[in-house]
Amino acid sequence: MEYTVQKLGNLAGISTRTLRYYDEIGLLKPARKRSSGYRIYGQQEVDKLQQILFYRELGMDLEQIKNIVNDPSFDGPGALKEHRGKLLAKRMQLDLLITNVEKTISAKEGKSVMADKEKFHGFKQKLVDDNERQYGEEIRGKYGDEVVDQSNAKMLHMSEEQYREFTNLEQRVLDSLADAVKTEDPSSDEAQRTADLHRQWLGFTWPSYSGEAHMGLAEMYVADERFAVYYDKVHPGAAKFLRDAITVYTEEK
Amino acid sequence: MEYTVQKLGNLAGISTRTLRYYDEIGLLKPARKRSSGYRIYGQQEVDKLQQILFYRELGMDLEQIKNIVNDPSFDGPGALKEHRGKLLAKRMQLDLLITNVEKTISAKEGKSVMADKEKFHGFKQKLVDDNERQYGEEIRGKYGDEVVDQSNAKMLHMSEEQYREFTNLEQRVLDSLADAVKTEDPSSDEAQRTADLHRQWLGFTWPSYSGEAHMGLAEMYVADERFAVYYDKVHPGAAKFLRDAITVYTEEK
DNA sequence: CATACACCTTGACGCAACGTTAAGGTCAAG
DNA sequence: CTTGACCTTAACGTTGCGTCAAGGTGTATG
Repeated sequence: MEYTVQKLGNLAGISTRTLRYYDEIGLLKPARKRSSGYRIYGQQEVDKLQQILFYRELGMDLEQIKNIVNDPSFDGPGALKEHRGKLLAKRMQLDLLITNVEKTISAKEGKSVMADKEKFHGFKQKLVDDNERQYGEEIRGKYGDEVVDQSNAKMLHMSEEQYREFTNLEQRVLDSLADAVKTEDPSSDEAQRTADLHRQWLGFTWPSYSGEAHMGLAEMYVADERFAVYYDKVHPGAAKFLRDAITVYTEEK
Repeated sequence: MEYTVQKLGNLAGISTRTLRYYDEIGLLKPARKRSSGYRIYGQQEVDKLQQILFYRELGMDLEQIKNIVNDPSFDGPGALKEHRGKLLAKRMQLDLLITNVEKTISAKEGKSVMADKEKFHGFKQKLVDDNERQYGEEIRGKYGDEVVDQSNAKMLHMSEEQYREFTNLEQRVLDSLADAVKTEDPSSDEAQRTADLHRQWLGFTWPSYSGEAHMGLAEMYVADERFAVYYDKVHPGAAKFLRDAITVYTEEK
């Protein structure tokens, strides 16, 4: 069976423009072209397009997809895991945004214009502080703060005591990680203890635990620079080490 | 105090390009320009920039922000709520994607190439089906299915039996909650039984129990729409009712 | 065979929010 | 007067197409 752009487009539920674009960027080239220049696609192209659309539905960008479908030796699962890490990072971002938006909404409803002033007052103060220090450099620290704020926000409904336990555990994860890194072995006792502490720490904020989710989060620590930096400040490469340790940890269960 | 682009950029932690761009699109114009063409910003502009950056951090697009900061009569809270709606929708989308990516990963790890064929076979079949029917229409039904798949996949890594117990208990919590809500009294027997079931349900995923944590989680059910929606589908206001019930439950211990 | 009409082609601009050169003026210090 | 830091406008690049525009092709019908 042979298809022109429109036929294939209808079959796959995409526009002809999309097909031409895929041709243009070398993602999916037609089997051949007629003398008139018409693109003709065959069965192989249909199959390939299915793969492309499949990965596209997973939200991967076309460049990545090109690698996967054009090169059979390419590390598809690896790319997928990396992709998952990015998605998880995005979701954290979103959660953070939503939390802040909701805080803003309730603040506004509470005090209307007054709330405005207060909020911006705090914000402005922060700007001024940043200005009075040397500009730049401490950007990383700022990121760290945001992460902390985020955690705080999520914990907003925790008791004081719980919160102390929580931060305490967080510190123990970092300390343990510092020790574990030295072993250079993600399956070492220290590393596994770290992974376990990390799991406990998760328990504070996650309504349910799954090894898969735990691993996904660990990948995010590597994929998202904010987290990578947070753990790497313990030791260069600590984020990756933690991920590897958690990988071992979850696989052994 | 007067600022040039760079000074203001440093103050606010943004690039000079961004400031020029904001000028270009009429979002933030400098107080004046010197004869040389240099942009000069004053205190008012600093204040306005703060507002802009504040809303930007909430993920709003510049067009929306322009409305809010340039027109005091504009419905800011309304825009925020609409924005929140968009963010929540995005998160659902993301959750769907993540679920699908994880399904794909575990399928790949299971059967490698074979899994590939099956998956694409199903996908291809779908394409053909869609083609043979009138294109389009049943999109809503498809969404529903995916949401269901998502829930299942989240639990995917429990043992079969565990999973059955777990979902069973989950259902009992919901059933019990439905009854309890009718009493309109969080301290009623039914409500307290619900709280207790919920506690048991927690036992599946939490390494240890504490009343404080239990209450914290209950608060989250109200604060986080994902959970609120989940419980409210039993009955409007069920999430809040559950929280109140748990509050009583933990305080009586 | 002519004509209409659906379908094909290659450009090329537009979108969001800037990053990034490029080419060239301006300002304060030495 | 000369540096060198800082400013300007202009314009392309990014991602994945949607949307014209101008013009060639295929085929069914009068």
